[in-house]
Amino acid sequence: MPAVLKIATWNVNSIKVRLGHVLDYLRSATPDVLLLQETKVPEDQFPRLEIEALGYRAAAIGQRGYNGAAILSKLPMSDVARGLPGFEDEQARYIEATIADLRIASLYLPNGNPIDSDKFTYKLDWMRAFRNHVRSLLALDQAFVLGGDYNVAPEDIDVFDPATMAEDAVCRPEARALFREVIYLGVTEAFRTLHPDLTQAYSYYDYQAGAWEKGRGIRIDHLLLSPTVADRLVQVGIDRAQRGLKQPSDHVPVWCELEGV
DNA sequence: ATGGTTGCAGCGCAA
Repeated sequence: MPAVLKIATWNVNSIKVRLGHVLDYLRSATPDVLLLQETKVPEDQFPRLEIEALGYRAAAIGQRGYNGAAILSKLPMSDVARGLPGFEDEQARYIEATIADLRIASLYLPNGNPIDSDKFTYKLDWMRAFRNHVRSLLALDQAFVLGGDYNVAPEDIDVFDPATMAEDAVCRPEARALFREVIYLGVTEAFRTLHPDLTQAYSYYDYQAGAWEKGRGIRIDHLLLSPTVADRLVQVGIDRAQRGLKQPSDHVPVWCELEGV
């Protein structure tokens, strides 16, 4: 067991296209656990051999073309559960496993745009089910790290231009309120807790209109920690350099380090 | 700029 456990989350926007970057990241950043989203492949097409060759185990949920999530871990994984508990979901958006003493999830929360469509309703339904599941984990005194693409920018500080994004599903008050409901249960969002006033700290830059070059990003990828895990939080970062590589994902990795886990 | 880009699938849709 390492003295410090490093857990990263990264929406890769296709594991097939991004496999080279993911393998490079495992070698250079050496997270103990890497949570992936938008893998866009069925479970049986997940490239586990290349990942296992670097000393990681892999558990995945997926579907053809869209969605998909995975957990990569240097440490043994047990009790893998696919799908958000208590929510009938045709889409592959949630996977959870036990690593050491932690319940760890990789989740891809629905985007919800446009907000006048049933996609937004689906997003809010998904968030209510997620909140209920977090409540259950807390009731069990289960230590956890729930990481992924939440598709919620919690506050205006997390958005390059709040006015431009006001009608976007990631900024809507209904989505922000449900995100806060999770926080108010007693959950800690790692990045903002250690960097309360840091601006220009984004995890996503649109491919369109030169968003990366103009610094027009949003912070929607998060690591949520249960109370005893939050007590062990020592460092958090966003690996923005990944966005400047050739053929990048539109998201970059967000990571945290936990001591004494 | 009622645009712009990427990935997938397959000649539109999701992000």
